Amino acid sequence: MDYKIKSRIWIEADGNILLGEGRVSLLKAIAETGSLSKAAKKLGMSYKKAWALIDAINTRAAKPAIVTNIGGKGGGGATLTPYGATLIEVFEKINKNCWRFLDKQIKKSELE
Amino acid sequence: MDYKIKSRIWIEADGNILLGEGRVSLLKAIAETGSLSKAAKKLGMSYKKAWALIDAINTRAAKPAIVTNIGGKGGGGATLTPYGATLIEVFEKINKNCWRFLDKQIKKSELE
DNA sequence: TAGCGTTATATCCTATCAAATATAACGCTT
DNA sequence: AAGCGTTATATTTGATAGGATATAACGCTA
Repeated sequence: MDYKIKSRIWIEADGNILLGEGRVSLLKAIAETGSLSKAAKKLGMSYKKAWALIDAINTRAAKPAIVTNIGGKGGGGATLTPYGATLIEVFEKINKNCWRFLDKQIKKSELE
Repeated sequence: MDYKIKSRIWIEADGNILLGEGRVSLLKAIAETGSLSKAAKKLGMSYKKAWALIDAINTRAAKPAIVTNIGGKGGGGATLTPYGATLIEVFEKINKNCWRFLDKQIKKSELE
């Protein structure tokens, strides 16, 4: 039998979810498109959900990860802050390290 | 800000979930009670869900983890196999190791 | 000042998952 | 042979999360 081990990690602040894989994807899509609505469409996600996620991230993080603007050039938009970029970087690094670690663990276990 | 990192791991066989935290809890409850229905009640889970989980585990694992009996002494029952005990042991060990690993990682990251 | 594309927000609607319920089948016990 | 408590299974019901839709507010642009 060929067993594989999978994982999901997330960061919590005060017992509330701050950042997981889905939220990181959203942050990256916003960084690429400069817009919350375009990022949502790109990911096949409703605007409502995307907005709720960003709101949760911003209210729970030590500093905002996304800055939004209503009106103005192009109608407005959303941009990733340097702090948001740091969050992405840290999350993805730890996530990859976790995968490697677990692969070693399952091999060491010698399950049949 | 006090960030914590959380994780869930699970084992897959042929792309299907074989074992996760909830299923391990169920296996342990069956080992303690000797009965699928009692284990379900103990965990506040419906019998239907418990049965479906055990069925999924048994059909996907290399060998059965639980043996069930209809009728007979006490009406029947369910018992954990030695292979099932091994699965629990391996899962819980890797899970604990994963927690320790991630704690180190988040401290090393020095997120603020 | 009118128009635009965006964020922000409320309301309604629907699809999906799980709980609840009912019932059959089974084999030891007495 | 009747009874018991269990596994196994189908069907109905209910709750909840998310999608769809509509609309207001906003500030630059032209």
